[in-house]
Amino acid sequence: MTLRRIAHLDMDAFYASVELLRYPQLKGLPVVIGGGRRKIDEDLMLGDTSRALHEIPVSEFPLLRDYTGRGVITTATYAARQFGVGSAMGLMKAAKLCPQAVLLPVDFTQYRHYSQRFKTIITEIAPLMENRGVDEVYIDFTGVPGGQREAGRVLARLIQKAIFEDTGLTCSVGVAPNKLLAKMASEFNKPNGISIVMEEDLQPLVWPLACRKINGIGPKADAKLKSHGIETIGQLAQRDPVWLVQTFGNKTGAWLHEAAWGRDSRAVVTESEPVSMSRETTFDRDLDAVHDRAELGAVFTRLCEQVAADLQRKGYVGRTIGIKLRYADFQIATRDHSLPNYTADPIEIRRAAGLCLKRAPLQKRLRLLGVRVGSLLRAEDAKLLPTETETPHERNALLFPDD
DNA sequence: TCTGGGGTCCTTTTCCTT
DNA sequence: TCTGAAGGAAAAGGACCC
Repeated sequence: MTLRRIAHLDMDAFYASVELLRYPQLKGLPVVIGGGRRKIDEDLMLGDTSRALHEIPVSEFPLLRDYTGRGVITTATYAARQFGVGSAMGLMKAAKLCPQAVLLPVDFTQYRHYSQRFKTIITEIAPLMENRGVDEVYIDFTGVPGGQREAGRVLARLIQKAIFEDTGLTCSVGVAPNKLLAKMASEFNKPNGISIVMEEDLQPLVWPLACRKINGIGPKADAKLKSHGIETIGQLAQRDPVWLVQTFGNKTGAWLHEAAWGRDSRAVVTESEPVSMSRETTFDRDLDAVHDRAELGAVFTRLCEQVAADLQRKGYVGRTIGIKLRYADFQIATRDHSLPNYTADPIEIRRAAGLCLKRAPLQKRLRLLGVRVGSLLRAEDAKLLPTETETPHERNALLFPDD
């Protein structure tokens, strides 16, 4: 009999580990990744391009204490965390806690490169893989030769070994009957661990955990659960599903009940189409719609150009153009506008986004501006669509010129 | 001294049509 | 022309995730 065996693989401290591969001299030191968009290698190699990255002396790296400006920590090494700094903390606050920490900028090009590498290795071993961002995947072990041995442990070990040999990076794997439990399991034994969860492990292993450990229960849902005296997954499982539906709504209520009982039938999805693409930016200082009009306009146009370039490079067009504003008080407003036709043209996007901006309140100072294009379609599929001005007859004439 | 950027999905509200 | 119900699409907002 073959059991459904789903793995969740999570790279250990991915960004920091990639940086340490490039700069091994920083091993053991407090390092914080985040903040500005400077090109660090060039800064560091100024005046001496002959030396390798690993030869740059530690004393030449930029320090947190020298940083000024906005930004948050994306991730921090264990050595830095001991000072109380961690993800999502403002850099200015972190600089007070650990001024001597090395500050590296986020380098997505590098992370994507390593991401590609470890994912390629996985699919060579187990082809049914679902992407969950740069550093996480689900893998369906069910039909893979050897995927059932020791309930998946043997295959998990093989994948870990292959990834480490190729990249020098470690990861943690959880194997369980479904995605929900596999995701939880991958956290049980970090770093570089494997944990196996079987159906019968639900009560002893999962029920004592906080509800927050369920992927999909965030701070808001957790607070609401707590307000009803529900702290653990086990307590959630004991609640009447009818009460859950009444309290949390149809969909969420039913889902909470299923999740608490470890049930999840979602398949591992190997490919998916993007739904939207966007670009947004936080200003160095809050801008005023009237006073800083020129600056705002320039940023706005640039965001439209960037999102248009993203669409074109990836071969998509979209017809719902939207903007996002974050005010100085952190309130968010969005506006969008659907066009009659699909586009990836920066001018058209800019025009539609401009209409959206006109409908948004602009009294308060702005902290962030974003531009989004949704209702996406592959560019080649869009060519087959009728345009506004085409009659069905004209359309047929275009598609079937011989008729 | 606050709090990034790029996404997905869901719910509620609003608007339009019948 | 008004009123109301019903339903769908689009818009707006929010929660969540990496």
